[in-house]
Amino acid sequence: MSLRYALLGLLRKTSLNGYALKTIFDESIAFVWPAELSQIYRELEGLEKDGFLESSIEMQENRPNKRLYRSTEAGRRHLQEWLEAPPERFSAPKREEFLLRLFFGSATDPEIVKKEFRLVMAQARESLAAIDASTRLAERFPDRPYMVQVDRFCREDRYNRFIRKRGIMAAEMVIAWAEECLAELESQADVR
Amino acid sequence: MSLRYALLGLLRKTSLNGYALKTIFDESIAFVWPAELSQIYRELEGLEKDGFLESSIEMQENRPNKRLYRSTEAGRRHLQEWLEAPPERFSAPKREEFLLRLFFGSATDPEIVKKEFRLVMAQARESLAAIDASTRLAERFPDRPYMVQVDRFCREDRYNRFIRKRGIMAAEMVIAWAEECLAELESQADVR
DNA sequence: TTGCTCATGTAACACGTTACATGATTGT
DNA sequence: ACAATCATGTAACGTGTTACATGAGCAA
Repeated sequence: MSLRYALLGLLRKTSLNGYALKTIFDESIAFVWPAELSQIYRELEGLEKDGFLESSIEMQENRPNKRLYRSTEAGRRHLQEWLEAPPERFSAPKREEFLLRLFFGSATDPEIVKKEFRLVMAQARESLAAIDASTRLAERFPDRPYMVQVDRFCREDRYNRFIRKRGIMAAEMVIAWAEECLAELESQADVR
Repeated sequence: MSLRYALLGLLRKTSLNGYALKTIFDESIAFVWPAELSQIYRELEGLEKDGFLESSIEMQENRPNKRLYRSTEAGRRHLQEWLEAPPERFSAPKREEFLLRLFFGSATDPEIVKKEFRLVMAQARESLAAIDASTRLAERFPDRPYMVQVDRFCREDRYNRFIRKRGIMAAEMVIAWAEECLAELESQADVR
């Protein structure tokens, strides 16, 4: 259900077409909720069928026409209800490929496991760099719609800061963990 | 694809029926890779169709018969290949419901957001307790098949320890993060 | 000339969730 | 008496991924 609300959220003040929504996803929400174009198109149709969105065609010369979506009153109400009624439990992502591999890791060469730990660390460092890059981008172009704002005292920015902080802490946790595990594996104490 | 390997992994040395596999999932792998019974049954059929598993019926009196699955040579080879050929990137879970809500949190009452942060903390504490409970269980019944082993020098146990450590660190990270955010929200400095 | 951006979509597939049906046995 | 456990499955649905089709304009 959440993708619906992500779209209603982005469309609560502006009209946008599917393609533009995908761009916005990739530079902002994708960090917490990625979505493919085909999925966005499908969901937009569903939202229109349910009366939460309306669309119209914007003609263009020399490039394809756009189907612009805008929120209806019902759509805004729907979003507001979702925001005001938090669930009893949050759905948290599980299913980490590497941890499953590690679960069966004892059935293979420890050198392979070490290599995988290094890969995990590298990926965490990459995601740190990505967060950093997107923060800089936001500082340079503070006006871009729906990009992370940069204004310390604005509520919107505060929450974005929290989200970025969370990403940083998660990546740092992974790096610390992998380092610790690698250290133990490399000291090779009594492996059977 | 990963569920296939989880099943092949559990069946690499023993024969088990679907129901028993579900029980094992719930007390061990579920932490990193949960699965529903219906999904397990579906996947077992697929694995048999692909020649990685074989099954036979074990008759029972006074209770339903069991369909026992065991790995074929091809199945063991398939698992081994998966273990020995790590992917170029690991698929990491994204899509955190709470973070998406937070992204649009500025459109609602800050008191609701605070309440949600407290819920996030409570859930993280619960998962710490769950990890602790499963560790104690493993210490008391070290012989249960496929439960976390408790033998400091055994490779299997070492990897299980790494996995548990990871769960603990993740939960502690979330608690620290939520505490920090709540502190800032409660000091109420200059909210627009 | 090869490939990217803009733009919309379709189709098939993969994977995960929820609900339902059946039925004996055992524990509270 | 009611619920849980053991046991297998079907069906439908929801959600996410991948591949394909079309076609103009533009930059390396």
